Amino acid sequence: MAEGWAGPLETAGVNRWRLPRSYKDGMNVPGLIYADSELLEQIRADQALEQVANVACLPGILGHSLAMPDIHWGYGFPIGGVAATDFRQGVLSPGGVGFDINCGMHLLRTGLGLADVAGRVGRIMDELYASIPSGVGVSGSLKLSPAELDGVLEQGATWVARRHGADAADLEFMEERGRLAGADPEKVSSRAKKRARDQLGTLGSGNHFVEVQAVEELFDKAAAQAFGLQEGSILVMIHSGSRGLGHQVCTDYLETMNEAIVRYGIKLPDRQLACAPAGSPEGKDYFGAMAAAANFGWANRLYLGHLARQALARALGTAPRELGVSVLYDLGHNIVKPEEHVVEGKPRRLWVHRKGATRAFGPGHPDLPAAYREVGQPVLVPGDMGTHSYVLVGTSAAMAESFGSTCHGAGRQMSRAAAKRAIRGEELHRRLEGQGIAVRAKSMAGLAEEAPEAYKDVSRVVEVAEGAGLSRRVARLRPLGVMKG
DNA sequence: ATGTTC
Repeated sequence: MAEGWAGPLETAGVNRWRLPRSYKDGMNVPGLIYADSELLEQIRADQALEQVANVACLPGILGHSLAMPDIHWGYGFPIGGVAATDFRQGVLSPGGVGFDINCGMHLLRTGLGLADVAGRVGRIMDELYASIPSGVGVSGSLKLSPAELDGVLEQGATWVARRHGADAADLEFMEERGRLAGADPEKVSSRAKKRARDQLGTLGSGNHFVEVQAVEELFDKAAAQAFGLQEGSILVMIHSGSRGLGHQVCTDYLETMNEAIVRYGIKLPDRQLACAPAGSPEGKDYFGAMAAAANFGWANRLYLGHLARQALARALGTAPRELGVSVLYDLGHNIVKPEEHVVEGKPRRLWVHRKGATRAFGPGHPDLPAAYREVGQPVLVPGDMGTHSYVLVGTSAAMAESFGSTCHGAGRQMSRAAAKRAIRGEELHRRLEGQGIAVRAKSMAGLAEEAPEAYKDVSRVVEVAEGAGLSRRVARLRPLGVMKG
């Protein structure tokens, strides 16, 4: 496997390290890594920081090539990286978004407390497992016609709200209202569309999950109140993305970009950073297709939430609307979007690539729903099975130095292959049940890959992000039931 | 992440 990374880092403040431009020929900006010394040691175990230096070589990159505390090695760009490029002179890169376009989080709050679900979590998990298709390559109950699929790709979550009666008010609590402008279904290949037509409302596999959680501890009372969180509140957290469609869009455009770098004479330290100028035909086409896949991701998560509400109601023998379920927030962590940020004192339009990183807009941002605007944007950070997840809130400091971004999860410390060798799924299943967590999993091998010990400590990651000022903890959530693909 | 190696 990969050797450790031994390159130079300079301390740059609390939980911050600078990777100087002098490290590598071609770096246009320095790297900036958010970590404490213990996380840094884990980060140095793979080549993620070499990838941070490589990303710094992208044409038109501005500020820093950023590394969140949960960074690890990925395809070309690290997972846990943020790269902003100039709106006109900069590039768009599929590797800076990742294969699962708009993979992200959907968090539902309920009117239920711990007492309401006591002794009934197993039944809830059974209903969730029965009604939400999961696993690799599975089909959902919907089969979309070409026109319907184009509707999803253009309108995202709005299409689901219109078509299936999901609460339109929920759209207000989704990043971009669940619909990214600029989506162009014509730029999505027929192969990608074929993979998508029966996958709306499916969970997928790998680290995708549905969890029933309870609020265990509040850290920020004002933000918790704004987000409607109380100790003991029951939540449903969904982690999923754009399924086979996003994967195919990424694959298709990596090929396009490999030709584009030759056509435009773009020099890169790693072919996996393949990209094209944002204003070029290739760049525009990628954005149109990426936005369409992102919209499929938002539609998918809203529909999964709709299925989860119905499952919860069935399990508890009540009507869905009596459960008091509403979307707390929904946002992606694999996406590139046009945003405005202040760079060297001046507001600028940028392309912000977040790959395994979460938008964390601070208080007062006009894109936030009115109910949250004073406190800042909710940030949803899943931990791993058997530990915790967190709700964080974005900060002004994040706006000032990380293009409004923070961490997205615990971050792997063991490869999937290594986890499968070291851990037996059945044993893990028993261990989690022994801890009082109801587990429903399609694949025992898949469960083993997602074992808690395969991940870093999410509590440390969110504390380091908070120490650096990128986000603050609002609530720690404890899993009661876990469903995995 | 992924019709888990088009």
